[in-house]
Amino acid sequence: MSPAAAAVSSSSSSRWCPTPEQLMILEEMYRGGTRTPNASQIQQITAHLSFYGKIEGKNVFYWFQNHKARDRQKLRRKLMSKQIVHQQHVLYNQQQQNNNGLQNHHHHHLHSHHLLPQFSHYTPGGVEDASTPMVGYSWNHHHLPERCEVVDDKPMARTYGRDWMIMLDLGPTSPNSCSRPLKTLELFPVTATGLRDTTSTN
Amino acid sequence: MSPAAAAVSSSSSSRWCPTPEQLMILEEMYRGGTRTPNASQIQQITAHLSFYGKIEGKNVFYWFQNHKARDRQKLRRKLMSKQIVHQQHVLYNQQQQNNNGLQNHHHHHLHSHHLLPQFSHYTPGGVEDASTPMVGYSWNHHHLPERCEVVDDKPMARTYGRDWMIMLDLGPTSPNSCSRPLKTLELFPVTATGLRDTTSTN
DNA sequence: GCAAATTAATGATTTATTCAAG
DNA sequence: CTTGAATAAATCATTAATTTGC
Repeated sequence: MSPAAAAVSSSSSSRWCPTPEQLMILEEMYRGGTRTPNASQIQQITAHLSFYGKIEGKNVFYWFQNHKARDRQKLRRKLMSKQIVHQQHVLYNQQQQNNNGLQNHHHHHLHSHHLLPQFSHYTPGGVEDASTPMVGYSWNHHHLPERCEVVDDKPMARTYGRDWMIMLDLGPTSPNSCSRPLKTLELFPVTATGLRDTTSTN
Repeated sequence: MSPAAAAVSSSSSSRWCPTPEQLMILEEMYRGGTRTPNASQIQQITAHLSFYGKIEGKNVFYWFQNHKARDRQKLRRKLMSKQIVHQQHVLYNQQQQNNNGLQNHHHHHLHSHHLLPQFSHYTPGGVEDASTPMVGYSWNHHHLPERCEVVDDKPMARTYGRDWMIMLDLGPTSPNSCSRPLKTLELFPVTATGLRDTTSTN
């Protein structure tokens, strides 16, 4: 198994394949608390990881996105199983009561969304992220705040998880100059015959 | 932090405010069939619209995204109301039958997911898009294929709805050179003290 | 041992939902 | 309330593990 052969040239795989070092670093950062790096952070991470192999900014972006999501998913599944156990327990008790012939009318107001966090469109009325603290686990408070140099913890306007694609946008928004729509715009029918829906090709 | 550096003058609004001309053009294109423009298309559109006012690529991206989504949402609501009417009709009939004392056991196999497309996590096991056809209404077949000139309907590798942010990425992935992690990487503890989760600032 | 077939992981996109400015 | 902006969930698609018959 020598997949690394011809790493650069042929078989440019259609998707990024992280090297062990890259993966290690990413996981280390994730473990350290990084979850949704912003534009500049992604830039730095990408530059750093590019030392160990081919990588792009979007790879870093997607990696954190997926890792966070699947972590949550894992936790959710765990919770769900616990809740199912609880539910079964409750059902068992109810059945026992039925068998004992006790007909009290309390039934505890067990809302279904408490028993089935399967979807849980994140905390319906709360701030998102926190990924886990809503569950009651700690984890969000051991993020090694040592070396609290000013770094870039400042608000920085908005964090804009995806603005890195904006920052890198070659300025179409130049407020001055750009007097004309350039030459490529002549290709623009505006009646939109050419720009078909790209999703139709999926 | 005055995001756009007071581009025009004062009140650098924190979010893009489309001019009437821009809106007109966008809606025209949408009406023409454009739904998920790819990178180069967004570039061209942005360049074109920048003639009428300040605009960025992400604005175009988000505009199509939101417009498409809210169109679907509108349709879904319409459908839902129709379905609710149908449901009420069915319930009414059932009640009538009950009132009439007729106890036939047919009840028509009315699956709940046909009666309650409220969430409709799109067809659970099917191909996505088509937005609504799972309900049984047409709608996905009247997409004005008129003027089917060859234009650029070609596969174009993959359409990649969001790769425009990749194309613009300044090459961190240069396979050669880039022998060192650059100087900015010294700021990288990898132990992730500085790169806190940016969502915590939201 | 070793490919073809199958399944599990995970990178990449699209869609749904939510937040917040005006 | 409308809608730009952002994020999370669901899904698609490709690659790596793993199994299976030979």
